[in-house]
Amino acid sequence: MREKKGPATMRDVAERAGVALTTVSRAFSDPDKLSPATLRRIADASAELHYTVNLSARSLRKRSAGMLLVLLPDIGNPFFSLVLKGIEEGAREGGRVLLIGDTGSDATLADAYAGQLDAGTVDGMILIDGRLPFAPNSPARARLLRAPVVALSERVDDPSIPFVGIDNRAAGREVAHFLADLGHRRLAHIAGPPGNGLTALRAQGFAEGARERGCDVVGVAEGDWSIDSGQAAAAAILSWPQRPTAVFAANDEMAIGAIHAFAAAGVSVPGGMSVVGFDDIDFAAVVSPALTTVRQPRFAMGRAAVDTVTARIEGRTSAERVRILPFQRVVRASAGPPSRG
Amino acid sequence: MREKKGPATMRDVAERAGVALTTVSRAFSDPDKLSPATLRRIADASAELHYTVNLSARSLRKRSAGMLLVLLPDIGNPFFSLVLKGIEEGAREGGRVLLIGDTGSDATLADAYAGQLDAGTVDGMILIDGRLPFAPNSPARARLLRAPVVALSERVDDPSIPFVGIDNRAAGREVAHFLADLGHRRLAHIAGPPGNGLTALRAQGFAEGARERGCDVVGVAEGDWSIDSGQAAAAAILSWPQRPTAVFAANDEMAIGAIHAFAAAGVSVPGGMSVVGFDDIDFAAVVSPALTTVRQPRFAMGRAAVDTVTARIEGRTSAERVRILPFQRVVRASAGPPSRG
DNA sequence: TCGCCTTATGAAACCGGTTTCATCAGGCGT
DNA sequence: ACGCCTGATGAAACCGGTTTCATAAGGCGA
Repeated sequence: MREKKGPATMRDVAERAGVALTTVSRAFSDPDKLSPATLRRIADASAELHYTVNLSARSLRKRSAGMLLVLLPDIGNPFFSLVLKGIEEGAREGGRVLLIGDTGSDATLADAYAGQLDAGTVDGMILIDGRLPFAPNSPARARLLRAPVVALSERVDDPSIPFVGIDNRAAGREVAHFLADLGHRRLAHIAGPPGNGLTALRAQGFAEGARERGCDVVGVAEGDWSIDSGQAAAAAILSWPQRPTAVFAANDEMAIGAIHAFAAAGVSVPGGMSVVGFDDIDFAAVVSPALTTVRQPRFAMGRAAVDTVTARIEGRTSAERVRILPFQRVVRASAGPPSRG
Repeated sequence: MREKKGPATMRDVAERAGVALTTVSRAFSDPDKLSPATLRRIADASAELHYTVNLSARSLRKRSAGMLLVLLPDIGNPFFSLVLKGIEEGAREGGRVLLIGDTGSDATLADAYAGQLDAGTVDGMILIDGRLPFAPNSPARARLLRAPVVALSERVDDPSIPFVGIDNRAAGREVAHFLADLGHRRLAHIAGPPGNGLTALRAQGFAEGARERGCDVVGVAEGDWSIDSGQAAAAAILSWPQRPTAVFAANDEMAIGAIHAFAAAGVSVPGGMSVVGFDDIDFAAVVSPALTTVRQPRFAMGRAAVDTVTARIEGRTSAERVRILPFQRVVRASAGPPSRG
């Protein structure tokens, strides 16, 4: 009786089925090449031994890992949830699973995760983080640029990396137009963290739209996408000498935080202050007042990104390197005409 | 000039440093065994070649993957975000990365992910899903029970699997006591989906606590943890012949959905209806009215789970198989005394 | 009947590391 | 001067698959 050492290997299956190791391997990779009888014997044998392939061994030889790396700055941000669902659906259809790296915007950590691409543990990478790992001009960065990588939501420095997202600038403009058309003249913006690409685009678009309608952006408060920072920004805005009548927050969490802070300070929304958010996360519809916002096609964005990176991995020349998806204005109760005064 | 085929291997580094392959391997695994001079030459050589170890090869030989699998039913649920942060912190300290599997409560999908444990791609597993993969009594299940696995938040069928979580039953009781002490007599519950372990415990605890204080639980509406289901449940509750004065929702999302639906139906919270949630997600503090809820130590739970599974992986006998962490009542504005009537 | 092509299968090389075992030089006690 | 031990290094086996190349058997046209 042989010593049992661990999970069954292909060799064990081959022995039991009375065929060569090679044949078992083929039974899993392309069964069409085998005679039905052999196939059947191998199927039985591997069932009896409860055989499962060792993915490390497979990926070592095939130089493919069956895994996609997703790098994002904060897994707690509800914006990502639907995006991830889209990515997951596409990954699964491509026979791959997801490795999710929460970088917390820490460049060192992002580099560590991205190293897996080099290490061969991962077939491709989806960057929702806006930052390309590794130092510019470093050899690691150079290799990254040749790997199957796609940027999602936020563009990255290098133009050779494909991108999937919406036109944030146009969306910012549209929010300004919307508020101006409601009658607002003095607007404010709660921006994302400086250095972030989305921050700049949404702020620029908003400023542009305001200018086009002859509105003043009386100030910009800086946030960091978090609920707390939205509250702090709202408090700051109330202390400004020239108080705006409407505020555009660069994401829904900050908008919801701001609404809370305004209410706590006795400023009603939308009566005393209109608030518009961005993203249309699930909570946007059920906060009070319900949030007027800009909906990003989150699931579709994830799906498009994973399709792009899968095409690259499989050597298909992806048609377009940049895919801009449509956004949509969602009008709810948190923005209304300004009160007279 | 040699043909360049891909990323540098250990062999390349060895050649360049003028040492044997073995020596390079040792330079990475236990550098103390090498002379400082050799170590230096290897370090230089691998820096020049931008060498990174191939993790598939390493894990094939070491029979360890440097990866932890986390199985959860819905990555979009904000409850998981902080839990994941805790898990990630611990995983990183143990030198492992996270593979996150969103099962969508789909058993087949969960099985597919769990197969990675068998396949040797993954060192251990954290189940936040409440369901043990694979059919009971199947050999795959049997192997799973011997693998480094821990259940988080919700217990699983098999008592041999370690568990980390809170005392949900006690928490449910405490909510009932709290509402009773505010003066409520007719209570309702918005439960989670049937079959879920948390659903049962929180509902039982709540019923128990109500009985202890002489309160009636006039009805239980069934939800599925989602915001939408909370809204639907609230609408249902308003149509009951005997209307309760306070509602305990089994999680914050349903509670927030319920508050929204109550408000939409003209029932003010807490004036016309008190609402208590569960989890204390980030949004709980900023919805209007701010949500009274039960805080779970989410980060600590994740951290405890990953420590338990790491101990198992590394062969340390973990002291306790079951770790119950403290919960905490968070009193905000959404629950108050009942209006007279 | 012979040669050629196709189909089914097997032997062996290979992927890139880790680990075991052997080798070799030098230090040291007697 | 000899044997023994220690520390540094290398050669080769190994992990569990995939892939290339070879081989054997069978079908078929000339």
